[in-house]
Amino acid sequence: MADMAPATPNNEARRVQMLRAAAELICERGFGETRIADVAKRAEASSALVIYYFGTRERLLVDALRYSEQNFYDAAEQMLATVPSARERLSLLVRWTCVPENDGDVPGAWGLWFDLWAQAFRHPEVKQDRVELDGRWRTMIVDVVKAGQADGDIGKVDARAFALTFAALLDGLSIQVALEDPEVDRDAAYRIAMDFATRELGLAPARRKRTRAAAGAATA
Amino acid sequence: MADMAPATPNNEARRVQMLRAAAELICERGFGETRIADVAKRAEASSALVIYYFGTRERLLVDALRYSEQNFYDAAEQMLATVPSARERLSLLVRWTCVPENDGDVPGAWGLWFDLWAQAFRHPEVKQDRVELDGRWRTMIVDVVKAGQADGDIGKVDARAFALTFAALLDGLSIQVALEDPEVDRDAAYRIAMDFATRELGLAPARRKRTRAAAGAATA
DNA sequence: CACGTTTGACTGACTGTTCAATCTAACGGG
DNA sequence: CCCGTTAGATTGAACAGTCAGTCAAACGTG
Repeated sequence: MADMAPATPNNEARRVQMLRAAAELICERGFGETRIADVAKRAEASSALVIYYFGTRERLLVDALRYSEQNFYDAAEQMLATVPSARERLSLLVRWTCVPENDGDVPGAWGLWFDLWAQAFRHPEVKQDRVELDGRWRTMIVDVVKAGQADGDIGKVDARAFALTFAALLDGLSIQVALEDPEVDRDAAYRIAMDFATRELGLAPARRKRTRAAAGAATA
Repeated sequence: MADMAPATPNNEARRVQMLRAAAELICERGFGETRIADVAKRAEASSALVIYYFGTRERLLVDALRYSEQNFYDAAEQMLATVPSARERLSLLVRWTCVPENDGDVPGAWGLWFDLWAQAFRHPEVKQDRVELDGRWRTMIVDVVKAGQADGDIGKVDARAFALTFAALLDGLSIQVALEDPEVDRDAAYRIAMDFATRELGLAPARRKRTRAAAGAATA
């Protein structure tokens, strides 16, 4: 496996190019079916170069997974900042996980999560990452709740406890949606999640009858 | 790939032996890292024989996944029948998913679920299976709720809606537990799930202060 | 014998990784 | 401004190991 080239500001562009390509491929074909040659082709490089940068296939794919996860949460955090009301922010969170509006930046699609989990289950390095990222995710939820409470939109509840439950619920719903469960499609998932939050947080109910998921997609 | 030997009552024992072996291996090493030779060794057979029965590696592994899933739900259904009270039955359901008491029959462990999901995401055949099994799972929940309502233990709620949410919640929690989230271990997951059910169903709270997960593990 | 089962040995293809060689660009002194 | 040097980037081709799947032969039992 030799020594892979260290990450420098110069090669970072290439690196990212490869990580993205890898993430895409993993998403399409799955972790186990993603070949170095494919990644190389999509990143417009040679197989040898890919190894030159990542040293090993495993590292490449695992790094790609972690990279995607990172971006997914980073983007979510950024998005959140642009939305004012508690309900809208909750709505954004829910849509972010259950209604994949392709952000163009990262293929935050579902195949990635499944493979990420499968990898994390064994690879302690990935497991560690995931735990930290998930912590951040929960913190985001907590912050939304607390902000909502400060504004008087949300009643008195244990924000942390809510976050734990809500995060788990979102994960579970996203699975159903990703696996095309006939009873739990995007809309249903959105509704279930928002109903839960509404009930649990003592949130003012949705203003209009716009329970359809796509409602108010664009916030700008 | 030729023609695989058809399933007959005779060879079923061998078949199952291989399916179990495969499931174990998948659980330990992951779908992508499970070699035919390994399965063969664990099943005390030759690689050629494995192919003789399943025709192809993919079929073997996928069948193993489906087999495990089946058993998981079958066993759960059977277990449920032995428990009387609504709360106890809910508790069993929760423990069944979040607190793996190794049943010895199938390695119902989590690595399997992750790989199952990852496979289902692409393989429509697996996807179909999963949807059906999940339907059964929800029906189990619905039945528990309705029985509880008949007994007066559970208030007036939409059983189906509850089942959808609860199932998703359980999936999400099981992920955290499987991935060793420091904030959501077995006990915490159990508590979260049961609290949710209690709240949501208007269930009488746990009799004693035995919130610890292991409480009342053995039902017999 | 016939038929389902079982196997060891084989292979053919795939693919991760190595390697030696080229290419590019920056650098620095003359 | 030129050119020798250097370090990183890049590649095509070769290597080596792995492993799914084939095959023909043996086994054993009804």
